[in-house]
Amino acid sequence: MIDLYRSFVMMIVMPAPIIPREEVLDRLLAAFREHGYDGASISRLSEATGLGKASLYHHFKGGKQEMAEAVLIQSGSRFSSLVIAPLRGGGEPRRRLRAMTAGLSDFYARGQGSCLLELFGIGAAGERFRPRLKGAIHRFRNALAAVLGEAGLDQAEAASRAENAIIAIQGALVVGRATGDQSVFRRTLECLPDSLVGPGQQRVGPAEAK
Amino acid sequence: MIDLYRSFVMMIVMPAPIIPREEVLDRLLAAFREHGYDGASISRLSEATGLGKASLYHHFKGGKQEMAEAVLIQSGSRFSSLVIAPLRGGGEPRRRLRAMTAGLSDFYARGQGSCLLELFGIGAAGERFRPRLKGAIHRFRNALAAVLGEAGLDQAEAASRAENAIIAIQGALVVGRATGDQSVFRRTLECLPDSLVGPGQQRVGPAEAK
DNA sequence: GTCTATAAGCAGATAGAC
DNA sequence: GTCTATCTGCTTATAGAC
Repeated sequence: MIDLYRSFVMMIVMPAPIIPREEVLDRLLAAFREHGYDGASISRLSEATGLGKASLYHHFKGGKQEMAEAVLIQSGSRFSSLVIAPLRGGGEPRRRLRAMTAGLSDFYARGQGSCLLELFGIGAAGERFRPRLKGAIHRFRNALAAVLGEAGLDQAEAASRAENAIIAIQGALVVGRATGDQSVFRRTLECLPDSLVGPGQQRVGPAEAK
Repeated sequence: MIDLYRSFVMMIVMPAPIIPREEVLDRLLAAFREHGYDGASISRLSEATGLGKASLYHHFKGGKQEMAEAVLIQSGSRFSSLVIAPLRGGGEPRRRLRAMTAGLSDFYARGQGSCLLELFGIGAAGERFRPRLKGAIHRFRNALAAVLGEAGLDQAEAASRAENAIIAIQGALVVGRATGDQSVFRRTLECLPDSLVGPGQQRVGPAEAK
């Protein structure tokens, strides 16, 4: 009887928030970023989203794995619009590269958001999500190399520099997080455009066409 | 009575392996690398070392945290001898840089060993281990910058390039792990020496003296 | 679509025999 | 210094009311 009363009250005073799915995914991502995949327990994810555990399972029947997958899908499309799309847009190459770095800054919350490879590429999560992450890296690399090609670099050089840029971005996120210094990421982004289309062979390696 | 018998047999047929502490730490590190800090349960660590759970707690009274700390301390001293020491040794700067990259290749098992920042910089582990990781990065950066200074670069430029090198190394590990491509790490190491002491301003940023 | 309550099992950690 | 056995709490996941 008392249970009945409580349920009744709850339905009146808490009229089912129903926050949009996008918002739920944002909060899940935030929780994953803070605790890592393994460290983000269902309880924490429940807290982070404001949804009860059972509600989470209602939306993501596959449990935590499905939550992470949904988060990755959303992140992927956000990455596409913030980072890849500006690369594909018209205009001067260097200008497109600047648009890309601006998008990267947004996507990674100016360096505060840790790199997704770090979060979902390790341990239990790794096996499952690595193909998706690998695909994203590949798309990024190709889009970036295409711009560098338009800027006049030969194909091998463009591919090599694109790869190095991705390495620098991910490295800056990891190092910045470890040192608690956001400026590492900011500086890395600032130098990218000039470094990418600039003269000389920086970080040139025997690029393997893949 | 049957328990008594079993214990007796065990003491005879399994005469306390007593593997050296160094070996135990190596196996713990391997387990942490495979599963991440949170994902490496005591059961798994027990399996990995061949020691029973209670034995692990006998050696590391602080539990998993102390195991990780011991692993980090061992890794730190190994990093010092494999990577930092070659930088401090005499000889031509470029030669010392080559010795460093050789040491890095060893330390990271030619790219297979994931970066420790990734393993111990996230989630529950993060708060505890970040100071240690931060210190290691700092020492590495200083040792590297000193060599670049001897090679003729001014202080700001040396500091900037040293930082970029560390970023590239960590980034290559992360990207290489995500893509399952070890060659990323190898290529990055190969290019480092030339890229570090070479001409031109690559990846030059407003280096902040810290 | 949200909740409460609960199941089943694994986590980290300890007691105590030998 | 190793083990077996065990404890407590938290984990993922589900059942079922509303």
